[in-house]
Amino acid sequence: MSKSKNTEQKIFDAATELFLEKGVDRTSVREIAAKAGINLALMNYYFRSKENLFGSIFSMLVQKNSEELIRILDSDMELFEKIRQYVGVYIDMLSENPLLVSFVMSILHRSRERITEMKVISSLYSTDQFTRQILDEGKKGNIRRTDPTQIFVDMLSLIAFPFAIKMLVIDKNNFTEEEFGEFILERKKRIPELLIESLRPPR
Amino acid sequence: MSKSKNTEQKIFDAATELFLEKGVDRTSVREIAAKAGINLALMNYYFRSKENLFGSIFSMLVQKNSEELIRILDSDMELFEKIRQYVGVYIDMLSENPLLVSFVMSILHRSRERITEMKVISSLYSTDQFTRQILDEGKKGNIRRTDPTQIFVDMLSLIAFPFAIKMLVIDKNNFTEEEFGEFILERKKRIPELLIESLRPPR
DNA sequence: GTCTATACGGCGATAGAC
DNA sequence: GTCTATCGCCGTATAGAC
Repeated sequence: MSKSKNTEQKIFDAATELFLEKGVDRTSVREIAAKAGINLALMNYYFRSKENLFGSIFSMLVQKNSEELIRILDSDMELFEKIRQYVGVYIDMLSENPLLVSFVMSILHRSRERITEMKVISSLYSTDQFTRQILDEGKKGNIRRTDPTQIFVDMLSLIAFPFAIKMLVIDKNNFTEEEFGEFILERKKRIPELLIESLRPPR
Repeated sequence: MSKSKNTEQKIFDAATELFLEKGVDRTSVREIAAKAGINLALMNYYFRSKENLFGSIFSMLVQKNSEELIRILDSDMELFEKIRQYVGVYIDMLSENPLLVSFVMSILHRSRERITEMKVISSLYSTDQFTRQILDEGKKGNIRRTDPTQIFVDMLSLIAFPFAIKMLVIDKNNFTEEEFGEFILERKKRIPELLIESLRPPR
């Protein structure tokens, strides 16, 4: 194993941590170099620029975390079971990396210029199969609401938003980190219930 | 009317627009001065620093937009009607200023150091009366779910998150701005329905 | 109050020695 | 590959003329 690979990885890891923690704009390349324990110039030797480094990290994060979600969405699982699994896996993923929501959010905010990353995020939500499934169940009269986009946005909102306002929830309720964790854990049951109830037709 | 008041206001307005559009960190003071059509030095004459200017703007935005929401939440309106009104007013407000969610989100992300602004946001959500109401209705067996924090987070998530991922929704569905507006308009009916259905006990 | 001019430090990036 | 040194630029802030 060459030493170069180690250095590149050290830069990559340090930058990932800092970008997630403080945001890209508030992280300087000097800070990254310091945290990685390497010289500033090496930053530009391995990655051409800060922006380029950011691009690599962002792609990695999305790819790493989206694979399983896409697999669930694209499967031919029964609709309600699919919702249960999707919510569960998504929440587990965000629980392990709670900063991801804010990070993606901030990218989304500044990405009217740079479309590249948007494409990556969009790929996260390959909803074709899910959409077909909703429309199909709708036609059969098995569900009560049939707008796929609305349903998907409901689901995403209920899953992700609480992580974006984590500090607010903690502050407002005097939660410890653990209590916030329990709060989120409850939502793993709650969100599928809410969604399925909103779809299930009256008996 | 003194000319100074005009200048201060011009700086304030230009900065507000830029902060909302590009985020605080990606907006330079030179840019603000240029947009306001004034000299750079005046920026520091009226507001001591960029950070200070940001503080003023942030407080203004929160205060301006939270008053009516707090009034609704604190009123003794019947619970379901309160939910309908809160959702409606909140969505109208965000529709008029869609960038507000991303803006607040980014502040939340970088505010582990500066608690000042958190306090302002927290005041936005004075949920005491709402909480009491939920617990009360719960005791009477009038509602099926009784965790006030969960209910409030559900509501906020369904209202605000779609604005944070606006560009994604537009991109994914090939929406025009108008179509996104209609999409959001539908949610003014949809969200209260979802929430109330999730609370209403089975007959 | 408004302007010009400028100081200062930190930034991203690179040239060039080793 | 890794380092030192340095570039030019930008954001912040202030001094001082008008």
